[in-house]
Amino acid sequence: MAVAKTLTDAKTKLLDASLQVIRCKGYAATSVDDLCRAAGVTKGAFFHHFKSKEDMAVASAAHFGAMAEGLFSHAGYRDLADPLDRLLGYVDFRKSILRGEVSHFTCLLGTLVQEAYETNPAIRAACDQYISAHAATVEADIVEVMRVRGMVPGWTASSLALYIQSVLQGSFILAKAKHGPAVAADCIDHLRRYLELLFINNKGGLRND
Amino acid sequence: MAVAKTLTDAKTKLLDASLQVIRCKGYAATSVDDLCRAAGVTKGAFFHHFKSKEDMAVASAAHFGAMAEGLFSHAGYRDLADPLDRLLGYVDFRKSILRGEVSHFTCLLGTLVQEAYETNPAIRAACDQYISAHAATVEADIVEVMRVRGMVPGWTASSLALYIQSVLQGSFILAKAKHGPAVAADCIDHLRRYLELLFINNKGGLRND
DNA sequence: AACCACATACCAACCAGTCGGTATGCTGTC
DNA sequence: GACAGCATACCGACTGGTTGGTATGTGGTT
Repeated sequence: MAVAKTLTDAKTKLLDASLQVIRCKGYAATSVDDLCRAAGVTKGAFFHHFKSKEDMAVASAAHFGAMAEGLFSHAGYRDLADPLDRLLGYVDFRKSILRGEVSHFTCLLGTLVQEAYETNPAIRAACDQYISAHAATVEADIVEVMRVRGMVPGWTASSLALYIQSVLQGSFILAKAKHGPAVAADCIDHLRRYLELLFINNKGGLRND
Repeated sequence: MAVAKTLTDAKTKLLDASLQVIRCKGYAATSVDDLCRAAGVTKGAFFHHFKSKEDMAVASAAHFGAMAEGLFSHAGYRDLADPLDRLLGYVDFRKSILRGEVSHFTCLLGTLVQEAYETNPAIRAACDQYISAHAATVEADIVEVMRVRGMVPGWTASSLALYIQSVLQGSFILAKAKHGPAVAADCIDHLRRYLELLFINNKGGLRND
């Protein structure tokens, strides 16, 4: 009859805290002590679970990826039958979660990779992996839209999925610069308009540029 | 007949060096000693010209803004008569400069603001200022396109100009994640397609969504 | 008694920023 | 045109605090 000693263990508390602290201060400016303080654990616990700060950042990226995967896979728009409704539903959902503090709705992976892409190959690879995995879920719906409509456009589903991510990542940067979500919401409106033009208003259907 | 003692003074060497070093390693991970080493000056010179590391970052943002202003105001597409040609010329130019090392074509302002938006108000404000100033130059051409075509769309020139910046900033993040400019070029292709759909292919012309 | 999950104490390296000092101008006065 | 008076530009050793990381201890579970 093992009773849980703590409600959550130190590793989970550190990973949860890292999402907030790193998104707020950035990776390099976040010290191990900052993380421990935010998580309410000691430095001993930190280095018991992670062999270095870098190792922790890689785990944090994975933790964020898992959280995002859960968030999007259980969102309501996923149940829509039409793939275009799912794609536009994704964009609308991304817009709807732009609320509150900037550090609460921005992407840890984008933040991390900006700081670590040249100096820290392991972190860069982890960010690439989880960003690409997320883009792949969007790509699947795009492929389906194209198939249903018999489209053979001058662009690939993969490139459009990455484009969507680039708009989102860029909108987070502008939200940080302007200290609020309004500008990001406007960007997502333009993104939605592009998708509508590509898949709805563009009567020609087949293009070859 | 005063002969220049040095070809460039310490302040200019520090500002030039900061563009490369900060874009490569990030702001927090760049030490004052890193900057001095890269610029070939001493720490004494650094603190003679800048009262703190933060003060230097603000100056660096201004230096980057001035460099960009020079680059874009003298680019060939500026001489085109048609505002839509200038707008698309801008996008094509942004694509054409995606060459070589990632740290050479990415935006210092986007990098800086990601790290400093919560912790450093002065840096955040400087980044916002120079990003917005650049977007305003693009907005001027958009306004002109709309005027020439008598468009009254459901979006503003300002929001479209910021959207263009968000795509560019986001494409830099993906370029960092994937360690090369190819993905960024693909994003700019999608951006160009959106502008073409808005201003050329969208025969309706006037929309109100 | 072995092991796991942490806690405490500590360290060497590094950090931003300081300070006393030097070299080299400029500017006004005689 | 010589020289005082002062500002600007720069040097590099130094400091106190912080950093990532380590070594060792401890209490509960098996």
